[in-house]
Amino acid sequence: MSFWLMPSGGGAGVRIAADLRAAGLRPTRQRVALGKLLFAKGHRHLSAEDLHEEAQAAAVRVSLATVYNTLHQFTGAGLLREVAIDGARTYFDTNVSHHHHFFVEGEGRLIDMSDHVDIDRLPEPPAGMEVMGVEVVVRVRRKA
Amino acid sequence: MSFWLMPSGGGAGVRIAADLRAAGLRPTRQRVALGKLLFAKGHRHLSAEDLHEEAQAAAVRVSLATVYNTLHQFTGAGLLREVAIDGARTYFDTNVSHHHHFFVEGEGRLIDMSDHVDIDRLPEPPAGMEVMGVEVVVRVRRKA
DNA sequence: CTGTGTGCAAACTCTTTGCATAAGT
DNA sequence: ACTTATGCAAAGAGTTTGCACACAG
Repeated sequence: MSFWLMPSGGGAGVRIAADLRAAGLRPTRQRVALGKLLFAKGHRHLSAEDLHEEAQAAAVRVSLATVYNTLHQFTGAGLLREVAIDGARTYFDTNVSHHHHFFVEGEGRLIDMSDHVDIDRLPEPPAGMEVMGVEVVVRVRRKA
Repeated sequence: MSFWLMPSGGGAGVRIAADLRAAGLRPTRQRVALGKLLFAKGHRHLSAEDLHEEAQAAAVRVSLATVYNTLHQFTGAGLLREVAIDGARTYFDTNVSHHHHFFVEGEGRLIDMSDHVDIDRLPEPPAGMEVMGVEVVVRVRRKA
């Protein structure tokens, strides 16, 4: 009955449904569909609006509110990483592993830094604080 | 007699007026007043709203729109540095020198990293791109 | 069935803008 | 005077929320 689980042959739907279940999220039609859009094509950086547009293009009926909810739920489940860069848009990165980004000014685009960045002598955090993460953003601009 | 130089005692007003003039900005009442609030007390991180509140507390009549304008003009003049961290608020840092930040989650507060951070092996930017700057944000949280 | 998820539209926050008035030089 | 800056209120972008209906378990 669940042809929607893997209509296009990848098995991604099944995996996603299982992942969602493991995260305590019901694998609803919308969440599975968004999950497939997100995880089917390698690592991506999307805003909520991007994903909403993709969903519409893929004939998936989802409201923007649900896209936001879903992105945050996926983030909470560790399936996505939230990247806040330029104060305007929030990006969601399907690459959850530890890495950093180039941010292309003027295009509002993120590019994964595949080489890793070594940071020496990272200062001690202020007293009473614990480090949650280190984010390095290299701002780049297209050469004239 | 020198009290005629500065009505409220400091020389900051004079300095700020000169800096503004040098930057091609007319030293208006509002800009000088905001400049004094910004630069009188060492390095600070403020949002537009923060500065607007301070101005009101200091009985300086300025609209929020003017605060925004002024902050951006000061940034353009190199008097401030804009720091976009958490996607919500934009902070303006009176410390223009090259340094990085701790961002205190839950408090939306920035702390200067006084030690500097050495970054080795910073990857080459993507083809056709030039590096505009490197930003390191260490996210910290108050220990439970 | 029961409770969680979804959709819609309205609310909300932060920021920018347009235009008449005020102020600097 | 001439030009630029300011204030106000309204618009704008991105995101969140409240509530009735729909759907998964």
